[in-house]
Amino acid sequence: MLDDLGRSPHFRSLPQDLLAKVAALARVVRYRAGETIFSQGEPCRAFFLIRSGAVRVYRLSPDGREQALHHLRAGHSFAEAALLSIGSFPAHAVAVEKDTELIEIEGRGFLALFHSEPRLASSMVGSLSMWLLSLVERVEELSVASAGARLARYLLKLPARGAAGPLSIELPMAKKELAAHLAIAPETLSRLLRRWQDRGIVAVQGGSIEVRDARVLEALADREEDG
Amino acid sequence: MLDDLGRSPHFRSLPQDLLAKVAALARVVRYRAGETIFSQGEPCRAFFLIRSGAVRVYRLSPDGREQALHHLRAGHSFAEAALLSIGSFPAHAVAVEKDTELIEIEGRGFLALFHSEPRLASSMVGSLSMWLLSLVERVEELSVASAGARLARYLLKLPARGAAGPLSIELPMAKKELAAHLAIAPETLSRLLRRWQDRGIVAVQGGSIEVRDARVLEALADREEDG
DNA sequence: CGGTGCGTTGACATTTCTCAACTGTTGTGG
DNA sequence: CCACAACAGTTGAGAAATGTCAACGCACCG
Repeated sequence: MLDDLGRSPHFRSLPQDLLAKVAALARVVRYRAGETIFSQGEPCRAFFLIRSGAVRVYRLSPDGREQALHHLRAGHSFAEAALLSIGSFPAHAVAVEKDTELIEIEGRGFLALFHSEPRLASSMVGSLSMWLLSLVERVEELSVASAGARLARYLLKLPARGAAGPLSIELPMAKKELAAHLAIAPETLSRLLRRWQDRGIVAVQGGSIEVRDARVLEALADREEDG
Repeated sequence: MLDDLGRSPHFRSLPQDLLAKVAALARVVRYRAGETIFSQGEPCRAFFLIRSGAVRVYRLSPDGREQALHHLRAGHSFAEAALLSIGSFPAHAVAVEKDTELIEIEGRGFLALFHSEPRLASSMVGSLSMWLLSLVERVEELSVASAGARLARYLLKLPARGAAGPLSIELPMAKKELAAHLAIAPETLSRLLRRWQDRGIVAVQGGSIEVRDARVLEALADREEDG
């Protein structure tokens, strides 16, 4: 577990002795697919680091609709900002894959350690700032980019196999969830992929997407109008 | 200037000696309305605290359109996350009011101080986290809420005079800028206010808005459909 | 004054959502 | 091993929200 913690961006630069103190507050908890990790409004009993599996963080709007905020995988952490500021969870979190293993770092103890060990803060500021910038990016994206542009940007950010010609991409989540992440209706996602496939820009095979013309895709990502 | 710094959420909990070290890196710079503070992509020479006036932070999308990210007023700070992570400005910033006074905290020196003084990090983590949560809020808003709901939420968050009956609100920026902030077209903003005025929910007089029926406005803020 | 730019209004185009139906897959219990 | 339920995904038709374009009044500033 020390290894897992040491690999997290938050703790990467932490000296061993301090890392051990953090580890003393941590335990591994395993979740089943669909199982709730925490609910919006609850006091922040811990923050979390994903060891394996995947987690969806979402909010419920007053009229009951669900908005995906993050889709996180192994190596990511979440709820640290909530713990360090307001002290209660501002969203819901559920495991989306079976055998999702989380490292839970106990909140109260961590806060105490955090206040007595300023080095802990220094090590976390960089990664928190980074996350902040990525959110700024996302705000911009949601504001100006059309559904098509958001999808194109998303696909281009995904790790791809095949350097030269067609790139091979695996969607890291179900299309329905991807649609939620991009803030579009599942039907719209389906139609976009269909249209692009008809134009020979991509080839879709379930969750596998082959990018046949990265140029055009990049153009779609850049202009606000729909593809 | 020590006072200004000490009032900032970032430095509120800082001991005097350390505050003085930060102050030694700071200088006050005055900007005229419309003057550029920094541009996207530049190395992060400093971060900023607003002493008076107002600042607009925005990005330019590849096709030249402008997306407002923040509209900040006295007491707010900006560009700290950029300095602490990527080291270059991820957006443009301009002063929007004449006599906008900024406290500029020199970047290189601050980073050095930051690394030698862990207490600095502890004092900033809380406010960074807070900001992070507000961005999460904004992502959610942009994703699920209609234009009308976003406007209603915005109005309700603004400080208002008049406790009991009709609330009196002053828009802190021009309607055109407000539209950009809400990610809607200026025409849509105009039409929404018109419609609400016709229904007796608000009374608009230039930049002054009187909320005549807060109940209805709150309902509009909660449902995703348009008012 | 005359210009510059904001705010408003109207007409129209477009994107995206909603609703509904249908298909295919997956997992479960008999 | 099959039948069935549940659900993701697709497709179509129509509706709704919002953007675009254009014209105009109006205030502010030189």
